[in-house]
Amino acid sequence: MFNRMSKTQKVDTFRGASLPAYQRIAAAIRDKIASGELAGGQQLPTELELAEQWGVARQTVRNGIAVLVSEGLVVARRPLGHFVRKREHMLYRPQGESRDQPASPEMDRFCQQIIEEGRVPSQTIDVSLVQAPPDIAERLRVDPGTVVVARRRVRYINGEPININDSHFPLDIVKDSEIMSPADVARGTNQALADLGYPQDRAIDEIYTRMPTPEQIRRLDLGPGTPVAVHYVTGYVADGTPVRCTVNVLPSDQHVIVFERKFERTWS
Amino acid sequence: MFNRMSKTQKVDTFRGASLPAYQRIAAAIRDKIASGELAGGQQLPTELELAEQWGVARQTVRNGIAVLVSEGLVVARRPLGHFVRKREHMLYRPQGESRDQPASPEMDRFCQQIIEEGRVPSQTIDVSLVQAPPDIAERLRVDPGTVVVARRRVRYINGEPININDSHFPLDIVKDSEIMSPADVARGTNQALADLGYPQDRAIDEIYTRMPTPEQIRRLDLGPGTPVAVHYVTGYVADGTPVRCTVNVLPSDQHVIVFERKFERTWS
DNA sequence: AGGGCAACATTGACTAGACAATGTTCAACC
DNA sequence: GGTTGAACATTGTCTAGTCAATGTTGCCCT
Repeated sequence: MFNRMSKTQKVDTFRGASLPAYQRIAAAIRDKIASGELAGGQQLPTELELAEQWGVARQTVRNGIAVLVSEGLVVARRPLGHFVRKREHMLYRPQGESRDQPASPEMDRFCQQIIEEGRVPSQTIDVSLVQAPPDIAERLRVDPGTVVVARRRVRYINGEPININDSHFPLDIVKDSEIMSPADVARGTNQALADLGYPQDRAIDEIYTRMPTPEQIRRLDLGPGTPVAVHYVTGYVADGTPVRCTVNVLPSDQHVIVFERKFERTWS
Repeated sequence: MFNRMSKTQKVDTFRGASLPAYQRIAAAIRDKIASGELAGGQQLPTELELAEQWGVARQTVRNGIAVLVSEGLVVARRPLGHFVRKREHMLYRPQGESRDQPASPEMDRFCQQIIEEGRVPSQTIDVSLVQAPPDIAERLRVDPGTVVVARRRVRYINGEPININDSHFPLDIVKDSEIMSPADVARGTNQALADLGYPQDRAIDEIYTRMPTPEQIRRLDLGPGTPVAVHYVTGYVADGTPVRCTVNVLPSDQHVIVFERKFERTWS
């Protein structure tokens, strides 16, 4: 077989700044997605078509598509082809969880813009005694390995897992309480904690974002190219003792994390 | 060349649940990283060594390593090999930016654990009039394309870009003010806004996480497998008019986003 | 009409090899 | 001693092909 260019692959068509072919292919498709020429849900040309169009091997096209997949722009649906991913955001509001805080008109506006209808929420709860992993131990200020109560929830919307919510409590303060029961606590675990004599006075929120572990991919049924946000909430009673450490794991492309802040009298 | 197995590639050694080879390779290395057997900064075996160890083609090893790279666990340093990435977190505290808020002892503790010494911060500022992009326009409640003031900052630590911080203001309220000058505003732009008669009363924080656009990769000099957190802050004056919309882009693996919340009298 | 089965198109996994790109290292030279 | 440059090891890019896996589609038979 003879090719017109004897082996050089950089030169073959030197438009652009001579990026590798697979990156040029990725960029071209990315641009079409950004410009709307390829809309969400629409199908890409097949690998073979693209290979022919660009005059490269199928593997090179695959490399290009792999870039887009890892960026979360494209998904493969096996025997059909590749499709532009459509993304829509879901609201995650740490401050508003099951309780009505002041919520200004601006906050209401945001929520209304995002919340949609026809959602069927459900959850699974599982309570167990576990040895505190290092991250939890550090935040609850106990030695790693100390036994704590873990209340693990996976929340679903329309049957799809939407977030992981694992709360941890020091064993001695929740022992024999309602919190130990693997059922929904109607008034909220925070209220339950307060009733036990540990009203939370303040909390610290930490948000990390990273690519998920395989375990998280499994529990949340994530596609490739989906980063997760890991949100720790550590709750303290008035004297500064931590009484709760919750880990939320949110698939990033399905959530917006929303906080509201009031500037009491710090400036103006 | 004869192989003992005539073409079947699934069976060749059927330990585990018969995942594809490249995934088994990735998992094996990932485990070694998680267990600490391969510590941060340490070098992986070369592709050829791994190919021989596992009895597969080099390309298959490459696919496995690509998984780890896209997870942000491993980086390539070209003629040397692949190395386990070392990650350290940097503090990002929306509430504490250049102003001392109450900051409880717990918050101090967190900051001390994370902040390190010997850091040389610097920044570039650039102020321009731009047509509001859709996301900004929506939050400032103006029509897209309306001219607004954009105050763009890139912050560096030890010369490395650490975050993008773009603040947007309605043109009419900051016109001819200090905010229009591309220099650091010592007392903070929020104080400057207040002095102009627009004291902010509250703000809404939205946090999205996603894989970065190529433009963000360029501006922040990101490696592969690094998601970014996009943090919008919209500030409102008492009557509910938005007067500021700031977009922060943070490379995720370099930041923790930390909030502190007080539970005024909502529960207990 | 419906259920099941076979053909099919497409992506997924893998091989064996070639050549390019690129910092590192070290020896030779000034 | 310092600089230059060549050899080198390693990853990066690409080809051309094979076979596997997997939903979809539509035909065929009941």
